[in-house]
Amino acid sequence: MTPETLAEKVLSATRAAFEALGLDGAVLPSRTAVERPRDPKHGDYASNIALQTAKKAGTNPRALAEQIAGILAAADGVAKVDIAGPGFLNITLDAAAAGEIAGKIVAAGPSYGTNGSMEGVYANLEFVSANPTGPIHAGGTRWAALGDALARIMRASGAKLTTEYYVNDAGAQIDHFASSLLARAKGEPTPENGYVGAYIDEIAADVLKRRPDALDAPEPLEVFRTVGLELMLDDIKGTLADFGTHFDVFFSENDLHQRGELDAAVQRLSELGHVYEADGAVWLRTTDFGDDKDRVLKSSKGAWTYFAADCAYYLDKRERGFEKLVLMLGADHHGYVGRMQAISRAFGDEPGTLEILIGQFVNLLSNGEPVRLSKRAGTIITLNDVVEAVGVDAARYALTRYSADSAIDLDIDLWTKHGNENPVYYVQYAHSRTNGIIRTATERGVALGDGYDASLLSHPLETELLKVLAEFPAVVATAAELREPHRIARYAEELAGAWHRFQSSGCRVAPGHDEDPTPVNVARLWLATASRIVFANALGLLGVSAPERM
RNA sequence: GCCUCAGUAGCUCAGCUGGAUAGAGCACCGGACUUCUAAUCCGAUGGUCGCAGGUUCGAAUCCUGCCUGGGGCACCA
Repeated sequence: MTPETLAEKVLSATRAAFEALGLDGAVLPSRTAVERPRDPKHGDYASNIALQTAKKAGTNPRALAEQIAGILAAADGVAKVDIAGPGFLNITLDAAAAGEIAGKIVAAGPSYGTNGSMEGVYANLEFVSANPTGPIHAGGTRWAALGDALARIMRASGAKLTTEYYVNDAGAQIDHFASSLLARAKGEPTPENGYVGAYIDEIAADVLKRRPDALDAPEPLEVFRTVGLELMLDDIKGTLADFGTHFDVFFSENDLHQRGELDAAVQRLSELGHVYEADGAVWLRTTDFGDDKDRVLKSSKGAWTYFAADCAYYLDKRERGFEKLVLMLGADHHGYVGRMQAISRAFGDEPGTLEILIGQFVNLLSNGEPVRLSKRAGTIITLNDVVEAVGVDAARYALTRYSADSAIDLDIDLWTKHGNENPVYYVQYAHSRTNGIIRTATERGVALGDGYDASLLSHPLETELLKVLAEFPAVVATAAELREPHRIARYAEELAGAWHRFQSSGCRVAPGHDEDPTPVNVARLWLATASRIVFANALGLLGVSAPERM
C-alpha cells in the first residue's frame, strides 16, 4: 500500500467517524497525508487528522481519534491502529501490504516518482540568462544545475514546461564587448569599460580566423560584434550542454528590438494608463503595483532602457501562451523583483503569474580558502572552472543539494573525496552497490519471475526501506510545488542510508555459493530492484549519473 | 535608512505550508570485513534551534521587535 492510498483510507475513515459522531463534515480537508514517524514504536505511518479537525468540529481530539481508529483498523492492509499522545493515529500495516510497493515500483520503472501535482500547468522557466559577453560564472553555474533539475522535477510532476535562456545581445554591454574584441585584434589596449581575460583574446583570434578581412571591412566593429557574439554564445551553449543543462529556447533580446516589440509593449502599457512622461523621459508607474519607485522605459536621450525590453519580453512570453512564468535570479538581482512583478500586474495579470526565485551566492573553496581567479576569464570563477575542479556530477549535486536560499561554499577538497563525507559518492555508491548485489543474485539463479511473496519482506530494515521507497513520489511532488530541488538530493541520501543499513544487516539478497534461491531471495531481489530504480530516478532528476559500477 | 537571504551539535547543513523525545554527514571516542561492493555499517559523545516578546492544546516552524553576517537599493546592462 502506498502512503497516498493509506491517506485516502484515513480520510474516508475520518468522514465515517464524523458521521457516526454526528459532526459537521464540512470542516474536513479535501485531502490529507500520512507521515513516517521517526520512532518505529509509533507504527509505520502516523496521521494527525484528529488533532487538526477536532477543534473545528467542536469535539475532543482523543475521542475523535478513537472513533477513526476503530473504523480504520478494519481496512484492508491495516494491521493495527494505536492512539498516542493528544490524538495521533499510529498505523501499522500488514507486512504484505507494505511489501507490495516493491512490485509497484518495479512495474513503474523509470516513471516511478512521476505524479500529477502540476498536471495541466503550462509554464516557462527562465534561468541562467547570463550576458553573452563572457563565460558563465559560478553563480550562473548554480542556476544551470538548479534550474535544469527544477525543470526535470516539474515535468515529472506533470507540468508542460519550456526552459528558456534570455540572451542580452543588445545594448551597451555588447558594444563594450565588441570594442574589446576589436582592440585586442588590433593589438591595442582594452578600452575603458571593456572586457578582459584570455577568452577575449581567443575570441578575437577566432573572429579573425573566420573573417580574415574583418579589420579591413567597412565597419570592423560590426563584424566583431556579430561574429564575436555568435562565437561567445556557441561557447556558452557548448558549456551548458557539457554540463547536462538543456534549454528549449535561447531568446534574443535583439529580436525583440528588431520586431518592434518594445514599442508594442509600451503602447499596450500606455493604453492601460500606466505610462507617463516626465523630465523628458518615459516612465512606467510601477509604484501603483508595489514597486518602491517608478521606472524609466525610455531615457531622456531617447534610448530604450533594459527595463523596456523586460516589459516586451514579459509580454512576448505571455503571448506565446505561458500561464506561469518562473524566473530564477541571483541574489544580486533581488532588487528587480519589485519592478518585474509590477510589469506583470501592469499588464493585468494575477499575482502568482510571475514567480521569481532568488538564489544566494556560491563560493568556490580550496584548502579552506576562497578561489578567486579563473584561468580563462582572468577575473571571476566560471562554470568550466567548477567542472574542472570537481567534475560534472559532483558540481551538479553540490549545487542542488542545498536550499537556494542558502549561500554555499563549494569545497573542492570535499567534493572530490571518495567516501561518505562526499554526499554524491555516498548516493552513487549506494546505487552501484545495489547494482552489484542484483548482478550477484542473478548469477546465483535468483530471478524476479512472475512475482514474490510480499509478506516475506518483514525484517524491520526491510520495512524501513520500503517506507522510504514509498515516499519518493510525494517528495518529487513537494520539490516541484515548492520549487526546491534540494529535497530530491536529501531524499536520495536518506534512501542511501536505508539501503546501506538493510544490506549491512545480514539480510542477504543472493544465496550463498552452493545454496539454491529461496522465496526470500526472490522477494529481496524485488526490493533491491525497486531500490535501484529509485536511486536512478532520483539522480536522474538532478541530472547526475547513476554508475553501474564504481 | 529601506528591501532581501541566513543564524539549528565543534564544522557543513536538513527540518520551517504548526505536531510526539529537534535530525544527517563530517570531526572525536569505541566496535564490525574467511559471507552479495567496508567508497559501508553499528554504538557513544555532542543542542538556551541568534535574543526577547506574542499567537495556541502544541512553536525550530507563524507574528512583532532587536542583534549579527551575506546581497541589493541607476534615465547601467
